[in-house]
Amino acid sequence: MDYTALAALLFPDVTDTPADVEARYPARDLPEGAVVTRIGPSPTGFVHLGNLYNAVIGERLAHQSGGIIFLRIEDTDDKRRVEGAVETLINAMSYFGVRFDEGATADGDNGAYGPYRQSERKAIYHVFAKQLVEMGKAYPCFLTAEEIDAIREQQTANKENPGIYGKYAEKSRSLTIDQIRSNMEAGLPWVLRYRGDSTGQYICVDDAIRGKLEMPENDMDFVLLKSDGIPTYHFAHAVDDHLMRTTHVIRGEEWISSLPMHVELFRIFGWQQPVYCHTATLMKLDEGNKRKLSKRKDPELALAYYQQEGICREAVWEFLLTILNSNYEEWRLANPEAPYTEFPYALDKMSHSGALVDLDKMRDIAKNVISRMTAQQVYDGWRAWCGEYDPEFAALIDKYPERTLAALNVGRGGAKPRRDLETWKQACDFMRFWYDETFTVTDEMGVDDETRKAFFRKYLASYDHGGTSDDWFAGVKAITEELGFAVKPKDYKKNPEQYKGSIVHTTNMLRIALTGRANAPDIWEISHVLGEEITRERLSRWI
RNA sequence: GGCCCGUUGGUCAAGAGGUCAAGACACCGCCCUUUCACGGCGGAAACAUGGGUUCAAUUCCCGUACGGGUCACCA
Repeated sequence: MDYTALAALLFPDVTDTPADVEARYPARDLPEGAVVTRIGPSPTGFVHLGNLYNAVIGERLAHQSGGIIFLRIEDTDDKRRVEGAVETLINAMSYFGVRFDEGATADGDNGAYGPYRQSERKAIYHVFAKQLVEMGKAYPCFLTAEEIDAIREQQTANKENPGIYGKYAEKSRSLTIDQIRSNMEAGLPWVLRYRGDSTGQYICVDDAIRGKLEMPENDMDFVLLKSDGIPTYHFAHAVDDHLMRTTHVIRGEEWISSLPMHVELFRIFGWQQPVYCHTATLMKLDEGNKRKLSKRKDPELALAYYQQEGICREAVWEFLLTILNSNYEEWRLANPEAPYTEFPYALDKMSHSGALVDLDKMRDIAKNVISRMTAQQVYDGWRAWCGEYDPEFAALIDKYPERTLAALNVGRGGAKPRRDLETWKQACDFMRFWYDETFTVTDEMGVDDETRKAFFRKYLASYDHGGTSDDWFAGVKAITEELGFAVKPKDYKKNPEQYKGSIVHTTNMLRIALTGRANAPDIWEISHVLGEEITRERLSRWI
């Protein structure tokens, strides 16, 4: 077989040589040890936590080492392409703070190693496909879907491994160049297959996360180019990550089993194999069993879920970091104020097994993250979220910007900051009492009407808005005592029959009158942010 | 089914041939407290399993079980 002639027959339009292409994508000029990585999502319109998970690893690895991370759109499957998916993806990534140094953007490409959309790289793939044909390592295959099905059936019946390999590839492999030419002239569709002449031996492939993996060599005549001339993932991965000078391939563990194909491609081309990092799958506990998160059943798999819930991006990052790197929490405890970008991320600390997504943990992290922020930061983050997801609340914030900022400052800072806010969505609920428009009373005061009225009458009569917190509290104590309540909760606890209740009950009345519920920050501070007028108005409703 | 990966408390996890087997979240109790929250103290709670190797194994090896992945002209 004259492979050069076959290559010319198959790829009449290819004029570039591999060397031409190589010359266009020279080695990157980066410091020693710089990591170049990428995320390569396929634009299906669904962005899931796993995308972010891998992006977080890539981002940290790259930016920690003076390297770069780029975004490559893996849109080689026409059937799954969804309109607007690329924008959705880019928005989600930027919402969660992943900065790409180059790659696909909302309006075109940015960077010297593009195009960054695989659908636009067909000519490049064909150069290398042609080279493989010339080397005798690839051949056209005219097998129809029916023929392949028949082969698979036979293989299952014989308990053999399914696929096109060895004797099952004979029919296609042995086609003469004349037969191929006449098939092509007859317009028969063909795919380009790799000639998997393996010896079946085991090879070691390095995986940065798991160490050395031992796997059988590739013996499959896998597809390089589909009948539309677009490459499969395997071929595109090898060509792209070589030309784009990727040093670390970060992807889910579902790719481990195709590693032998990838390793073989890098070897046959004589390319430097990237470092592979196969990450564990995110799991979920379901009826006592761990299982892979499912798109259909688990809303928390979608990144959009976290956006909608208003879990701030630092919290999602920190959560991911805690499951990605075992010593992250330790580091956070030791460095409570440091930004997460200062955490030295290490691949060898990665977990091998699938982590469960624990929403409780994420919420706890989110509370901590928000409690560490300044009031202004909370304001900005919350306002931005409302702008997108709760326009009514956004309008309220805009109507009372000063009050909102002051309100967010209550209980903030100091050694023991309050942790009232966990998500932006929850903030809309928690902050309701600061605005007359959303203020409602939900909790019970738990005292009889007479006592209540007496209390508020006395309170309002002696209320001095200008006093200090201590003055105010002295006044509360006085009224508490007058009405027969214990000033010290302990006294009441010891002799409950001697009192109507304790100061816990009286302050609770105030709290509920002012905020509508029993869980709220300091009463004195609240009334001073609300102002005398609103304070008096809310209290007088109870007389 | 073949091949591959994995298995420490409810969850995330540290750990190493000899430890009383860390820590965090969640849970429970107590304390502090003008509510809630915070904080403090304490509690319950784990090395899947059977064989080896070894003076010693949860840690190394083999098998089993269980969970997961993959076997496409999808990525």
